[in-house]
Amino acid sequence: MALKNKSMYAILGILNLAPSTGYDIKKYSDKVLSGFWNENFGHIYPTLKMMLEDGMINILPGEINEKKVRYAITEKGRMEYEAWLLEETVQQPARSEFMLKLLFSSSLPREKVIFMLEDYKELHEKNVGKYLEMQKDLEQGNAIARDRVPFINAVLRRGILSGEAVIRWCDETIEEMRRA
Amino acid sequence: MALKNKSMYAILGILNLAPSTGYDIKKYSDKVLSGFWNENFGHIYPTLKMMLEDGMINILPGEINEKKVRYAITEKGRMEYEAWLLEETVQQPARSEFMLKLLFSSSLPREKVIFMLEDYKELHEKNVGKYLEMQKDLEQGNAIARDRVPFINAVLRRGILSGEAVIRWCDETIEEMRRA
DNA sequence: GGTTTCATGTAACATGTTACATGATTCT
DNA sequence: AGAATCATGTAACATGTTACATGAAACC
Repeated sequence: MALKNKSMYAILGILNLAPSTGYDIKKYSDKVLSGFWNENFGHIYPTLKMMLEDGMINILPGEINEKKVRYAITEKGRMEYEAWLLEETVQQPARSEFMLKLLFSSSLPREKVIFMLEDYKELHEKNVGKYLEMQKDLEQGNAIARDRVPFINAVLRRGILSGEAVIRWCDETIEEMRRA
Repeated sequence: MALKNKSMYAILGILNLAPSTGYDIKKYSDKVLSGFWNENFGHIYPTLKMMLEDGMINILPGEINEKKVRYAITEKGRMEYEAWLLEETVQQPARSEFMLKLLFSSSLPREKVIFMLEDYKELHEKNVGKYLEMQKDLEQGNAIARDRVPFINAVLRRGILSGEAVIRWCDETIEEMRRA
């Protein structure tokens, strides 16, 4: 078998919920996974092609629109996917340009640093707001399998708690910058 | 000028503190920047070469060991670096394989999910421990410019607060998984 | 009739990782 | 003497992003 990139698993996970087109996968990724995952077309389409060749997925026949290609996970794909779920996850190194900059900002005027932090805080406030919205939507229970709810909620809670921690850190650091 | 990758700025930031070899840069990156940044040799050496050609850095002459090449930031490099510090930071999309897996884990046995979360919690406990250690070292004030201390401290505080938030989230989610 | 969304895909570019090769120096 | 660390670098591979091209269908 060819390469096993992480995008493949994201795609298998999405197709395991429902057969989808490449476009659907992108939409799901942008809407639901954004915050901790991202995909782009330049990656999705070639990966789908490769997965099709490997027999992980197949094409569902006969849509209204001939241009539309809807893929479904195969038995082989599901096995690969479930093996991945059970694998140990090695954590990959993060890259935060913001933190890199901040570490090196001792020569900047303090006002500039404070401005950077306020901006960053605002961004995270917006994120937390989005997660809270999504949590409300989830409570209304829109056509989502009941057994998946605790998992979606866990992901949203993570976004909220982490975001709030960053906001508190921003406040604290802004204070510190004003004093120092 | 050629490309302006982010590694270049990390390297400029390090060289702005003190002239260093490629090896030193890697060490600094692993020790101080790890947690929010990473570099590897396969990237550092070619980038140094490119930066030398662009006149961002130069080679300090006459080391004891001829094999050792020590680079210093030039005036041009410093200007480029300071412009970067002032630039707005666009946040790049994160990719957390752990969160992706968790979202898709509704079919797994609950014990397996709890085990995953406990593992993840332990990892973050270790991280927080490391940051606390580094904070202690910082208080002892080992040859670090006084004006940089608040910035290093801010970075460490971020690591601690974020880590603690993740740990709390793990506890909460483990509880939730036991109940659901 | 015009704008937005749906839909697929490629090419060029940019970035990042791993394995390998080589050898000196320092520590135990 | 042997192991660990210092030190540089390349090649192959893997991954990821952006811009472009194309056009249908749905919405207003």
